[in-house]
Amino acid sequence: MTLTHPNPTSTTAPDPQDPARLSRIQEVAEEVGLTARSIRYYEEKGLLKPVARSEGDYRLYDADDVERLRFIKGLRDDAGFSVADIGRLLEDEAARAHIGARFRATDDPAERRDLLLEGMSRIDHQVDTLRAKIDRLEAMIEAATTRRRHLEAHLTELDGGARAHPERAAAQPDASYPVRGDR
Amino acid sequence: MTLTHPNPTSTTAPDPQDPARLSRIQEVAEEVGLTARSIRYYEEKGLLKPVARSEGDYRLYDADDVERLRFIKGLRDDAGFSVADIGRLLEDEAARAHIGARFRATDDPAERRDLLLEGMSRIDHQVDTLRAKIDRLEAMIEAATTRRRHLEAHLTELDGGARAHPERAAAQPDASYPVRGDR
DNA sequence: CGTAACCTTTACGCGAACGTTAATCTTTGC
DNA sequence: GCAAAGATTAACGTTCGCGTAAAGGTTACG
Repeated sequence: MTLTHPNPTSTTAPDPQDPARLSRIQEVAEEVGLTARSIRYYEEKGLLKPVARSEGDYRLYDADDVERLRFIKGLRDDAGFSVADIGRLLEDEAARAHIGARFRATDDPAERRDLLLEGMSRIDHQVDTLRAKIDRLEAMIEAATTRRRHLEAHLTELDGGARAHPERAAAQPDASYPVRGDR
Repeated sequence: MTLTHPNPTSTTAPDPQDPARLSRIQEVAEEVGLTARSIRYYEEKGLLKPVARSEGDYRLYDADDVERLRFIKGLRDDAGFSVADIGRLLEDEAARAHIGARFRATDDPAERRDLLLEGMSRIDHQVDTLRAKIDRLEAMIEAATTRRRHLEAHLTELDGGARAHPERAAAQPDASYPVRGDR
């Protein structure tokens, strides 16, 4: 079943670190931290296709597939993207298979060069998308920090104003509200 | 209808920049970029309650509510949090109303101080949560960058290897795959 | 060669996050 | 003061992202 060329060291030892090894769905699921159902669902949605199928039609994944699944999980859990978003980010399987096939089919260095460059520009696009999200998150932190500063201002005003008349406790002309966002 | 205390300047001029002005749901929705339905849904889920209701039971929102809605939208769209997550981040309305009431009810500087500090620590927690998300996104960027470097390596190898024998085009011992993640 | 463990597809179910419609008020502009 | 525009609650409909059987085939092990 280890159908990749020369593994000269062992005969049938199940080396789990062999990068050319193919695993079935449950093993991959546990390794990545997804359910088999989710993986099949992502396949339905065109996010990835197992590199091969067994004779009995079992899905077989290689190390590259596993890495892709990890990335998908990250996009889902960490970045909070929808499956549709992820699909757009990763581009569809058709293009992926097409490019891979072309890369392996040709040995023309110029064409290979183009394919590598295309892969790089896709990654660049992914990074841009992630950075855009980070920027928006940082803007939100900025907003929160501003709210915090308002509270700080009220606080110092309270502490400093403790020496002033205590009846003067409402209607400041600073147009801000106390405990803004946490009324 | 402008039931907030002194607006000494105008009588009935609809000043849209008046911070004490109250708006109805549709106006707020357009201003913030949500649908009225979503705003009602968020209220159902305890994310915010309009500051007031009209005599005919119309929801009335003030500038503070609008700001809160913007924050909620940011958490949803930019950060990708679920409504349940957002609820946990903002804490429930009961506590919010309670704190606001206590703040306005008391003029004891010590108690006000405590309330301000509580508000600040909540904001700090929000910021921590956002930063955690940013960290995870940056880890993903790191991963993508690593993939990019693999492609770069293949590229330079290709360019540099152009002087070598062209038949030597597969099975590198570097254990990496070409066009990783973009097969 | 049997059988337990794992896989396949198909399909129904479910909670989240709203969209939409219906029937009924309110508010606003003339 | 009346109609159009907009709001209310209630309730059903929809899409997404899976969970969970059901009814089988396949693999691995002894």
